[in-house]
Amino acid sequence: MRIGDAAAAAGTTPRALRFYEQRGLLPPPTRTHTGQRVYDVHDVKRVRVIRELLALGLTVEDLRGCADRLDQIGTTPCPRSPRDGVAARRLETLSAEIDRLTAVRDSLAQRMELTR
Amino acid sequence: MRIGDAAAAAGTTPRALRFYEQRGLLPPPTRTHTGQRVYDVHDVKRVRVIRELLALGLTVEDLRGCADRLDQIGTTPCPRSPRDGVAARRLETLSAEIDRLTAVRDSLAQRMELTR
DNA sequence: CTTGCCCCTGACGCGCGGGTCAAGATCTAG
DNA sequence: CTAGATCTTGACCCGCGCGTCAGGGGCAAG
Repeated sequence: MRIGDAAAAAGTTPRALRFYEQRGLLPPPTRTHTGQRVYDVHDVKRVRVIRELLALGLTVEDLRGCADRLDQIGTTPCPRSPRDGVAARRLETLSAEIDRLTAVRDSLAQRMELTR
Repeated sequence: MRIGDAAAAAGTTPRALRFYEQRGLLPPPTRTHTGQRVYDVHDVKRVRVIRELLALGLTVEDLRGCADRLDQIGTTPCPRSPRDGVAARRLETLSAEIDRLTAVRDSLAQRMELTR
């Protein structure tokens, strides 16, 4: 399948696929003799995994660090970088951000109460 | 006082003060005959209020909408736009964002558990 | 053959709150 | 009087995950 269909099958756009390839998240796909990219089901699955991990807040940079393991991840695990857990660090920054936003929300709410 | 001192007194930089002025959050200050901006304590207070509200997640655009009331805000209230509460809307998006991040965190945590 | 959609690469745009550099004028301490 | 800090305006830069042209070629149908 060509890039448009592959992108649609993975729930994204051709532009995103080229972008992932350029950033090293997708291996350079095979090409037709005229230079058009050709993908298979396997690639589409990989893109799905990428999108899922991005939606969890990991960055493209994070994923490039474990690009070689992206296929094995499939349904269950989380990405681990050579020495440490990328996902673990993301979990920490997530918690920190939640705490910060909660504090901000509370102080804003308090301000609003004062005006009543 | 000139811009450098005013900025320091408000806990920010000259660049930020010019930026707020350009975006309509600060009134054009008086100038010396050579064109240098001159601020007083009143202005510094206003900048403090601006910074506080920005830290609460309101945007420069939000504040421009109630620029005329920024001085009266001082210590207690929250900004209200002509028809509706800017702060109230920010409170909603804050809550939504907190919920979203919490969901993301939980699903990431769940993934990590599966790998053990 | 032509129409019309798809694909290619490369480059710029976005939002947002300023940071940073440039080139010059001005202020102030010694 | 001079050096050095501070001021002026204007313009470009940042991150980040793509969107959106621009200018060109491919591909199946009528």
